[in-house]
Amino acid sequence: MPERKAAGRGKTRSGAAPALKGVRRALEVLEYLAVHPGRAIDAAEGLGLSWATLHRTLSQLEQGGFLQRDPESNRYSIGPRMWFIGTAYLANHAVLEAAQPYLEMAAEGADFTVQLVEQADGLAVTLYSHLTSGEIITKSTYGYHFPLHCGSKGQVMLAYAEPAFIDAYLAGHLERLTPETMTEPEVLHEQLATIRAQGFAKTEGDVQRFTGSLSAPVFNRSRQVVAAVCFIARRSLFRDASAEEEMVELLLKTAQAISIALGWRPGDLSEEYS
Amino acid sequence: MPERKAAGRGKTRSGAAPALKGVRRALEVLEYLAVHPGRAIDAAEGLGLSWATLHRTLSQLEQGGFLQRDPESNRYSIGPRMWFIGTAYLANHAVLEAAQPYLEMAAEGADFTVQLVEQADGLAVTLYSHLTSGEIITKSTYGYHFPLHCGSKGQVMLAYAEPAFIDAYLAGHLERLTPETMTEPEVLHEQLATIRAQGFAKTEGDVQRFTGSLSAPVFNRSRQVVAAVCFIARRSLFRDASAEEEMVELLLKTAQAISIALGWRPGDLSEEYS
DNA sequence: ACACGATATCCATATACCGGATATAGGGAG
DNA sequence: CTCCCTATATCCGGTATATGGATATCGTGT
Repeated sequence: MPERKAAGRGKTRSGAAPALKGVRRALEVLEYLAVHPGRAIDAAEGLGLSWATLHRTLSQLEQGGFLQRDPESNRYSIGPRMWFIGTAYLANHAVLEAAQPYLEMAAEGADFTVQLVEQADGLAVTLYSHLTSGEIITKSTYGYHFPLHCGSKGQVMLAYAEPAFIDAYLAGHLERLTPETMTEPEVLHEQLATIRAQGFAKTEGDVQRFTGSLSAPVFNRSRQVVAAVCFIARRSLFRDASAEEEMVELLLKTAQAISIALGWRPGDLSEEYS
Repeated sequence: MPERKAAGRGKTRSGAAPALKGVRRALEVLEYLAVHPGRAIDAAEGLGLSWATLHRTLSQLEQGGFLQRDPESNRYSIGPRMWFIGTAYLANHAVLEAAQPYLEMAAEGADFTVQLVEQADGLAVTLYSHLTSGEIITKSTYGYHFPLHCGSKGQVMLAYAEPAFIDAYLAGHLERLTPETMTEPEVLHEQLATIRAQGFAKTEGDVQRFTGSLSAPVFNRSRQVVAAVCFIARRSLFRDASAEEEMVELLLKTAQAISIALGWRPGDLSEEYS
C-alpha cells in the first residue's frame, strides 16, 4: 500500500470524497421507488432532493426503461429493465441453485408456500417462492421484503447473525406491520435465543394477520447462515398440532439437505470451538 | 408547448443533449454485466470505456451492493441489491397478477415447465416460471433471456408485434443459439405468419438442443399482445402427438383465460377492421 | 372559472467527472 | 527463482457537465 500520500490531504475541499454522486443518487432513487412507488414529489421529499435534480434523474431513468410512469397519474414505479438486470443475480446464485431441487421436492403436494430467502440490507429478500396452488397468500411472491424482526424467515436469519449485528438491529427502529408484530427488543432477544436452541422459528400473524410461517436456517461449508427455508400457510393450519409437527420435520429435513449440498457437515457444534 | 425558444439553438455546442452521462453509463455497465458477467477489462472493452472511468464506476457500484465481485478472480456480477430492486417490478405487474392463478392451475400436475414471458428490448424476459418437478430443465428459471427469434415464446411475441418492428428486428443480426436455430429472415417471416394463423408457436431444439416449447399470446383489452404463456418440455415429449395435442389445448385455454381476465373479449378479429 | 399543487424547462456557475499517466499486484513462462 | 506482461488501483488538472433557484406550463379539484 502506497500510504496514500498524506492522509486526507486530497484537494477535495472538505474531507469526504464525493464520488460519482449522480450515479449514487440515481440508484437511491431507484431503490426508493422500489419500496415506495408513487409521485415524483413524494420521492423528492423522501430523498431530500431538489425538485429539478430529481426530475432530471427520473426522466433519464424512465427514458432508459429503468423506471416506468403511469401517464394517467404520473406515478413512477420500477421498470422492466430493472427486472431484466435483477434476474441475472439469480442466474449466478450458488445457494439457490443447490437449493432448488430440495425446495421443489418439499413443495410437491404441499398445502403451503415454500420459499428460500436471504438477508440483504436488514431485510428478508425472497429468492424462490413456490406458491401453494389453490388459495393465494398475498405478498408471498417476489417483490415483498420484510424487516428481519417480522416473520419467522427474518427472525431465523437474525438469530444466527453476528451478535453485534443483532444488537445494532434491535437498537434501531422496529416497524410494526400488524398489531401482533413484536417490537420489544428484550422479548425479541429471548425469541432469538429460543430459535437458536430449537433450530427453527415460528411466527403467526406478525406479518399478515391470517398467515403464519415456519423457517429454518441454511448453513454453508463454514457454518454461516446464508439463507433460510420458509413455509408459509394460512393461520388455521397451525391449529392442528400434528400437522404442524409434520411441517417442522419436513422443514428441517429440507434445510438440512440444502446445507449438506452446500458442503456443511452435521458434526456437533462443539467441534467448532475445539 | 412553449416552442423551445429556437429549435436547437441551445448553447450546448453540437446539437444533441448529453444528459446524466454518468448515470447512463453506470446502468449500461450493470446491464452489460448482467449479460456478460466477468472481468473488469472485458467489460471496458465491450463497452468501449476507458479503464479509469470504468473502474470508478465498478467500485462505486460494488460498494453499494449493486454489483458483487469474487475476490479470488476479480470477476464482477450483479449484486443482491439489484435483485431487491428488480423484484419490485413484479409487485406492481398487473398482467402477472391476473395470470398467476391460471398459470398455477396449468402447472398443477404437469410434466413440463410453465412460464409467463414478456418482451423487453428485443428479448423474451421471464416473469413467472413454474418448473416441472422431477427433472430440471436448465435455463428455464429466471435470469435467462433469449432473443425473439429463438424459441416459441419469443416468436409468438414477435409474430404479433408491429410489422415495422418485425422488419427491423429481422433485418438485424440474428444470433444462432444451437445448430437448429433459424436465422433466415425470409423463413422466419413465414413462420411468423403461420403462428398468427394458428394462434400459437412451437419450436424444438432452437434454444437448447434437448428441449422444445409451445407458446401462445396473451392479449389485453385493446387486443395488444402483452405477454406469452410458454410450456417447455424435454424434446422426447413431443414425439407423442396426442400428448402434444393435449398440451396445445391446455396452452390455448390458459392463455385465453388470462386474456379474458385482462379485459380482452374473444369477438371475431374482423370486427376490429369493421 | 379560478387557484393551487404538481410537473416541466431554463440558465449561469461551481463542481464533480474524465481520462492520460503512473504505481502496484498478480501470475505465467523460462 | 526472476523477469515480464497483463490486470487492477490511484492521482490530478482542465473542462465539460450537473446543480438548483427561478420561471413557465399543466391539470385537477372546488
